[in-house]
Amino acid sequence: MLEPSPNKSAMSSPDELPKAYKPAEVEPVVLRRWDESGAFVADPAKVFSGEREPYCILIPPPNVTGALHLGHALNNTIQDILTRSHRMMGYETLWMPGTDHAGIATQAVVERRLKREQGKSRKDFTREQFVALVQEWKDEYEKRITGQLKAMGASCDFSRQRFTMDEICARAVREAFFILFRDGLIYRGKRLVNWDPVLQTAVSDDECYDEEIDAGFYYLRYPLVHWGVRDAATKPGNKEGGIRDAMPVTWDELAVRGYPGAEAHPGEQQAWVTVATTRPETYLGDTAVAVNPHDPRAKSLRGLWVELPLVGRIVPIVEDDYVVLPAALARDEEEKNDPKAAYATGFLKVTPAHDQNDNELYTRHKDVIDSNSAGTGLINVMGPDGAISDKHGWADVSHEAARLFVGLSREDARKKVLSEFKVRTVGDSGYLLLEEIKPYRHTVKHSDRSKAIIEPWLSDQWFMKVTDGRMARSANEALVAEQRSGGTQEGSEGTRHQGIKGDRKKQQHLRFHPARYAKMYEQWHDNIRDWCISRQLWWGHRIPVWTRAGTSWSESEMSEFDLKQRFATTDTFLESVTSNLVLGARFDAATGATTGFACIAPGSEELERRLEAKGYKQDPDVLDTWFSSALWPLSTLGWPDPDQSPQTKGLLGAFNPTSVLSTAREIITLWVSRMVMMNRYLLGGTALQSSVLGATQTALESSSTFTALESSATNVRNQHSTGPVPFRDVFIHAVVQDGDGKRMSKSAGNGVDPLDIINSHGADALRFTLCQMTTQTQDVRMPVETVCPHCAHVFALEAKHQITKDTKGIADARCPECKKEMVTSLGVGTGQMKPTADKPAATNTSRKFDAGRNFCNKLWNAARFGLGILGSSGPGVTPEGSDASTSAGRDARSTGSGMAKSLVDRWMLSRLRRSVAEVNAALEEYQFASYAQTMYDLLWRDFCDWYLEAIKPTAAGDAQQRAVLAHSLETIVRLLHPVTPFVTEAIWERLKDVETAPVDGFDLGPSRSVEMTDGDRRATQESPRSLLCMAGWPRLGASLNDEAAERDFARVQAIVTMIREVRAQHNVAPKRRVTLHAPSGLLDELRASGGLGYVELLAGLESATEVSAATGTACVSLRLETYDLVLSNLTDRVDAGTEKERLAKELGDKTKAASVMSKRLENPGYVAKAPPKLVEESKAQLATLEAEIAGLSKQLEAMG
RNA sequence: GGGCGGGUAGCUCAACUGGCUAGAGCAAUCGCCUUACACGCGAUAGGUUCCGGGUUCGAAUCCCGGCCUGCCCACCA
Repeated sequence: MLEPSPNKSAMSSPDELPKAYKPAEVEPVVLRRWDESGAFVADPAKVFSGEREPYCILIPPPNVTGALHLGHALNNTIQDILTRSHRMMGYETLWMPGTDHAGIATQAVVERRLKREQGKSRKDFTREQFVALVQEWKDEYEKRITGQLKAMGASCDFSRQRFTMDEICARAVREAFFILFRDGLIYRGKRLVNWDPVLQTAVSDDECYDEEIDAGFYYLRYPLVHWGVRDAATKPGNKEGGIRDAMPVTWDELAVRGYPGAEAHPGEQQAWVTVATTRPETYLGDTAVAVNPHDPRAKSLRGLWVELPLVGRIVPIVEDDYVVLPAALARDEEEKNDPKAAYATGFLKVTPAHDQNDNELYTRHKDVIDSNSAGTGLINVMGPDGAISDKHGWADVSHEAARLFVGLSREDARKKVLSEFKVRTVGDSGYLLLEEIKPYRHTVKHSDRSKAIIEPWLSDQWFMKVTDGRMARSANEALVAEQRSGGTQEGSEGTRHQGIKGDRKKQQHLRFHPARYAKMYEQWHDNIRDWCISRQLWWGHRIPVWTRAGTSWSESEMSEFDLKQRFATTDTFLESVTSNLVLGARFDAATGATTGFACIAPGSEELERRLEAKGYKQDPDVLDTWFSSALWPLSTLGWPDPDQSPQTKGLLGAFNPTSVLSTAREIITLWVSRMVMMNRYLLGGTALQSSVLGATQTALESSSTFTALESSATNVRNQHSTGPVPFRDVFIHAVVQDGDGKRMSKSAGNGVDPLDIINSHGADALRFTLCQMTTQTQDVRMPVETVCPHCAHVFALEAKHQITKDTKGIADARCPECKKEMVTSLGVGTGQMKPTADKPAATNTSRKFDAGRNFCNKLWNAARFGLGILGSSGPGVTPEGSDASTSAGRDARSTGSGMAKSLVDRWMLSRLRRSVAEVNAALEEYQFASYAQTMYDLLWRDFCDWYLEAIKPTAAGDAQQRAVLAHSLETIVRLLHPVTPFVTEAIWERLKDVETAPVDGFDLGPSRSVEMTDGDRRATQESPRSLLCMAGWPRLGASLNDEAAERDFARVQAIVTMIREVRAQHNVAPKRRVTLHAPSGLLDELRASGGLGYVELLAGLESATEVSAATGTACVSLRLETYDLVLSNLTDRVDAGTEKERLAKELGDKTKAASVMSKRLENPGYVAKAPPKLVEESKAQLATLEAEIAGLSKQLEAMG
């Protein structure tokens, strides 16, 4: 490999251009030139001055948990294609790079490494020490990720690279938290979360996995009771008041009430209901029993209560549709087929503190359930370790229950409950409390990190109120009208037809590509729940709230902070609000404790010190990693104060809203939605800004009731004006899967490092192939193979060597060729594998990338050839007259003056123009595969196969043709630059200096004509002309469109192909010249269009003459449309058998086609109803086919 | 359970709102080191478009039903 040096040319001198494109020699040189030019540094001033329109993409920040894989490579290729093409189109472009701290994921990989390498856990370090260790990991992988991006050719503005936990992002997080908190959109609440009792932290749904376990369905009998108040004057639920008695309900009484089945227990004193549960231990926290209102038993139970055995709590019976009816009571097939119907009893124990559904049921029947003997419907009977505890909200614990259960683990508690229920009876009835146990297999949520069973646990967490209209509704309103389901039909029709070509770059709404994802986005917001934003971790943004237990704010403290006003929101008691401080108190109904708190805006360190001096401590929790991700379009651009840092100066105003977000579909909910909500809210007119705030306080002071306060606050919220969307288009790209259809990801262990592909195939090949694969479908398959590090043998790795959830470790593999051992590189990025000298790391590859490599090589050689011709006769216009040695030159229309272009030149220009239009359309619609396909056809099929072959004899002597050649090559190179930036940049280095005559209709952009201003020089002396990445995007005028040339050349191609077929069939040596005999009509036509010479050249003809009686030796007859042709001098002796076979096949094909056509025309419906144009076409085709068939049969007959 | 994709040549994928004999690349076969490229050139073969109905002059495309496969969301007393 050549040593890259700044002055070294990426492309050697023309005579010594290597035959094959060698990416490893070119890429480092080109990279260095880009880097030094500062070409990718955005200048917001250009946007403000109106000189350029902005175009901005924010990279979806990859997690610093590991290195990038091909999924990232795909997304980054897309973003770079968009960025580079728009840069060339003249937009001021900013592609913002960055990485994500990825909270729990990163903390977990670092913890895992510590455990493995040092046998230590996080608790062996102080928080500061541990965070420093994670920081080291982050630095390492951030560097690696940046290196990968650069190697791929990503034209990011690396001078502005962000990290979600750097200072600029941290400021945005603090500011956003403060505003949202102040405006009542963040609250502290006791909610059910996914609790990991081992790690003792809340985890999100995507940090859990489901696993089926064998368990049981348990049937518990709860005695029915009357629960009355003796003193009628006292309200139920009032603890001090009435004396209440629980009296058993008898079966006889139930029978009187009409309870079906009660007759079966005549004379028995204690009636009961049976609940079915998989979690008997949670019965300690039951606060109700639910029954379906359609259950025939429901009516007769009204007014009755249930007494929890041992616990003694009296709980109400509520009626709710949610309860599944047992199969015997099912009202229709659907209910009957509900798998739960087989297990249901019709009675459901309601445990709102330990089950999500019960919790929801509780909120529906809050008033009734809260009237139980505990006075609250929410009773938490577990501690953070999952053990039964009476310290977390279980106030009415009985002596019996405390003695038996408190202190037991979840598992032991279940056993204990069952053993007790097995020996105790329902009242004195003689029936056991435990009716039955049925075996049951079901899926249970487990924590990804600790593998422990997740406990839905009631804990104090911070929530973001995304259910608020300012969030969820606002996010749906951001959708462009035609993608909203609620939009009127008329409106959407209208916009679809005229709108699509409108200036999308300026649209104020969000548009998904493909459109179907808008639905997913919308449905998410329709069913959204408040977002738990706190995590009990060390790696992340600390929550900027300081608390002190057991106190509210004293008057003296209030005055110390110069705060006088008080008002409330629904969720917390805010005692005062200023521009940088929110003080308040919170009363916890469960524990009766009050907590004073303060939320502090960024940049108020003095306040923090004063609070801490008073004993206030910052909340130890950190924010969910998606909180900072949600602010990405704001934080990276410098919000709230872009001018504070030179890196972000002016960015927010110039580039938000950004142009497009390219991302994967699974984070539409986690990320896209939240960015939209944050951007719209935080860039909108903030509700409680000082002026509005004043008005609010006035309103509040005059209000006397809490309801009035609340409605005032609502009014204020409704005044909030909505900000812009963070991006106008959202492109959802395909997911890269491996050869077995499994999603490619680091954790799945089948990720491929793009650097492996860059090493084996080159960055451009990687990019071209990925671009080609990016269809509108939702998945793409990428079969992965392993390269042996010893012998470079390529083989498919067996599944057992891949890292999976089960193997979880280093997977050794053995090369089937040299039998030596290696560790597969899969998963190296996560630090799970350690290559050694004996067992080096294997790399990966995929044959898919051969296509990209071949394409780049083709371009390289086409350029090499083109440059050879263009350089050979020196610069400038060479006078005509040089000897055109074949008839192609003679036939060309240009007969010396150089004014008229030859057929093939006109054809090439027309094809170029069409291709530019196709590429533009593909980019506009995010059809990347179509972009690649267009360029493949243009370069390979049109330019190389036909154009270059056709001009070989003439180009050297035809200045005008050389001009067309130069313009064609340049257009292709420019069009391809966004996809294959390295090879095109290398070619450009030589191509840019080629001078030719102008070609009318070309506008290759400012680089050819525009004078540079000083500002254009960016950081260096590079002129825009000197780098392709800063050159203009081709614009080809309508005058280049030439249908006649396309038609005429298509005929040339048809004849040439036909002759080649015959030659191949008869095994004619390529060098042998044959003679074509054709009717004068055809020859005249070809001559007139200027195509005859190309036929001769490309079909390997000695000459083309009129059909004559004596056609010479070795003749073969051909049939083209209505013309009979003869090829002579084909071989020394034509094999009659081969020829007959050929003709017969030809005849068969034509006959088949003709019968399809005639059948179609015989159909009266077709002639009557199909568009006349189609019918005419069919008729013409049939006529041609019939003529050919006639000719062929005649020829076949003649042969005997 | 709800929603969304996909099923087309041996493999990976195309085919715009229904309309040329359903197309490419790879692999296969045949012939070529033709003076840009063997990472190449020329040619050949290969498809009952998952199955069954329907609408239509006409269906890979639209509708209904089924099978297979992938993803997202919810649920899992």
